Amino acid sequence: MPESKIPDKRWSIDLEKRIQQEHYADENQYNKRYGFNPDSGKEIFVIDTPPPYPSGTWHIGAVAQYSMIDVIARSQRLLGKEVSFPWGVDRNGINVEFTVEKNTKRKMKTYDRAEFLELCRDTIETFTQSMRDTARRVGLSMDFANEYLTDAPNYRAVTQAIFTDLFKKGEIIEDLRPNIYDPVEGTTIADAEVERLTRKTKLVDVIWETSEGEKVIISTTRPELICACGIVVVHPDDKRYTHLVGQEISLPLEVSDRSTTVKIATHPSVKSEFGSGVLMVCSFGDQNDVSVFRELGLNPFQAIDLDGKMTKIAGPLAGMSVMEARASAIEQLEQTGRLHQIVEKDQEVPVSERGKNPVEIILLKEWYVRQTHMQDKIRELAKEIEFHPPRNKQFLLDWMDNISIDWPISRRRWYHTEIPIWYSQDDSMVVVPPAGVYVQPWKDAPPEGSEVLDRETRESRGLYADIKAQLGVLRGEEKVFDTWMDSSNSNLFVSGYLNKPDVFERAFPTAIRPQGKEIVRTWLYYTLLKSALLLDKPGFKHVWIDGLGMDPWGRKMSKSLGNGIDADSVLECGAGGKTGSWQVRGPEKSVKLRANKIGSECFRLWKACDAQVGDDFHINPEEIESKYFGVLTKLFNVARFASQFEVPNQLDSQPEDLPIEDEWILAEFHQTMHKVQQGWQNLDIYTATQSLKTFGTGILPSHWLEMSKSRLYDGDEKAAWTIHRIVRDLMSALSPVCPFFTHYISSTLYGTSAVDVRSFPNLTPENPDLCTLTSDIESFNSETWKTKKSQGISLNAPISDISIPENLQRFQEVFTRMHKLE
RNA sequence: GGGCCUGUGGUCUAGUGGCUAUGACACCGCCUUUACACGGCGUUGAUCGAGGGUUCGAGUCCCUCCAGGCCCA
Repeated sequence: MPESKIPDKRWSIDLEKRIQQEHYADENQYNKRYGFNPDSGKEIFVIDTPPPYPSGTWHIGAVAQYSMIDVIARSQRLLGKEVSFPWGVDRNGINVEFTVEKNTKRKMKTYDRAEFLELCRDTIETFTQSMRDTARRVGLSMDFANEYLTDAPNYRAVTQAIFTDLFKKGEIIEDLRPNIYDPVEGTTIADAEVERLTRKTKLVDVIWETSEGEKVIISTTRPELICACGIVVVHPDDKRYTHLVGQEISLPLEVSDRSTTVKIATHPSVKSEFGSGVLMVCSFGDQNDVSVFRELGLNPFQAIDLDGKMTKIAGPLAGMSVMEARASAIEQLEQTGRLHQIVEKDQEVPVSERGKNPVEIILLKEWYVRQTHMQDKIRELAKEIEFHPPRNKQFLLDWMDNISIDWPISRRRWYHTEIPIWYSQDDSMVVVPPAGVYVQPWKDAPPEGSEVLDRETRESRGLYADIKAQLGVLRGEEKVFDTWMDSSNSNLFVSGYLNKPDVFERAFPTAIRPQGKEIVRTWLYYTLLKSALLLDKPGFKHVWIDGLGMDPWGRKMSKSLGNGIDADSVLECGAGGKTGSWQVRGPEKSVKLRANKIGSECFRLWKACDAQVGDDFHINPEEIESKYFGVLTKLFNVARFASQFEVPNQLDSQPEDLPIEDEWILAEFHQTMHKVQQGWQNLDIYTATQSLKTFGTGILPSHWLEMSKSRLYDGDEKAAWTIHRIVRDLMSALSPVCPFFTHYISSTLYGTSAVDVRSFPNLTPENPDLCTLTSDIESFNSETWKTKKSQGISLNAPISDISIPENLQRFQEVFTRMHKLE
């Protein structure tokens, strides 16, 4: 056997790691390869990578998703585009605050603010480092040299500049409105941050009495809010209560500083079949109460304060927590004979996503981004965006249909971007910093270049430096932004907004937003809102929305279920000869999964091949190995086989007079490569990878290689040209999915790396006529193999009485040689 | 309760009105054939979630229902 240039017998995880380390070791070479050069003259393609939030472990489903974003980045480079694939880390937010609180067993507000921020920064930095390592281990070709952190001054300065800009335009306002509030964490939250948990709740039937002395039963789960009741309503069609409408009804509990009766009215939102069909509307039990108050123009009562305690209108309940007040209210109702009955009932309780605390709706002065007036506009702009898959656009549209209030963006927390504003002593004027400067108003004075504005009209009053004296003692804003205020600038930031205007002009709308479907209502929506408010443009050309990684049975992976699979364990499976095993809790019993080797290349190949974008995918290491490691082995061996034969000098110019079997396989190869090219152009990873896999593990080795083996062994240069041309281009076309694998093969065989190819390989000649023969060739071969087998003779033994079909006569010589026909 | 998505052999998957439903993995059987047993060849296996309708013809279009997932009330 001629010498092979590839010493290893098969692809291994150790080889993979060696190549990977070489790849990342030389920073200059890495940057040359994958860095972003906006002046290259090529078409700019900016990817708005989701900046991951470091929490200690990186979910394997997310890692799989990032590897597919990497496939997009690499395939766009392969198509000749100038790709910016930024590496950003989202580090603002309440999660790290919780982690620090938990680790130190001290609540945030017991700390000095600056000290607490430092603890957060240190904690998030250790988490960030492990994330950087995993990003490399899975082969991401991101611009690590220009890492951005959302908690860094340069990023926060952009968020603050955008705030100031939108404030001046009147798109950001301050107002006293009902807000969803987490009393335990002491902060406002947005609609999108609320989730619902099923809990047992007491549904209390309370006996009320009208001014005419009639007894009416009203069911409620919130008896402690009786003190904030503004009106009692029934459905307009409910005949049972028509006669009550317009009467006064007395509150069944003692209250202070307010009237003790309310009116009875009608409202279509009442469900007549719920309880007695009579509803008390309080400020604020739920969102419906908010809209009834607004519709009827009622003045809301403040029943709960910022600490989650009842206010003085609650009379004897004042000062109690909500839960205490509820128990006490029930007790008092019972004592006064106003309690009809109590029923235990399952109820969906709104809680905060981060803290899982029941939330309240209370009146607060907060900052808002106006959004209700923008819905039609965003819908219009979104028509210019191509969604992948198109049906996932529905998540966005559904969310937008449900938007009824503005977006509250201020939070009473610390490890977030500060709201960049100072108030004059008389509160009539505000000071805002110039664009590009990061400020912390809770501790700093306004920087040079700050501007003074009228707080109401937002008109400029001049530079702060000039009229400082008129403002009195300044009060710096202590509140911070919702983290989505930062993340929703990511597309602007990575496209060069404010920092590189010349690049931004060419790079916006950002080429693509890849993300998971679970954050359509937050990240995608808020980004589109920002882009529309600031620039009146769609934020993106493409939005690519993938499904979520589930356990092998299709359930969400979670700590409580015990069905999680650690990303590193899959990527390291097989390294140093160590196999992997996973104990995973199944629907019925615990299951042990085992695999010998997976690694990043196999993992990526699996994700690329196994599921179309947009659907949830099941993650099972056993399946990943059994379905896809063999594919790598096969391709590896095709290349190893090819490497025995000398590489012709002129791989780009096809030799004259190729024999028919070479013409045929090149025609097939053309068809495959054409499909692959279209796949990469359409961001269709699945089709591109499937085509490569089918060709490279099927028709090429099983049919053409068997046809051409003897010619190759005889030193036929045309056969060598054909196989090397195909292997080389195949590696280039596959490089987005398996960068290290294809890098190794291509640089070993051809001295150039597949990952450095910057234009899709020139297609070999098209020949549709020859392609039509393919299935006949395949069936002739398998018929012949079958015949030999049924005759009990070995496949390389001669055989007689086989006739070649009419349409394959041109292949007579090939088939005769291949099958030893006599 | 409402909305959206999904439902094709054991598992995953192709299919966008037209011959007998694609392929992969697994299973089973055979084969140590000089790149690969982490291989090769072959076989078995799906009334396309259920029912109804439109049509000459339905996995594909429409309706109802069922199951799962996501979102919302």
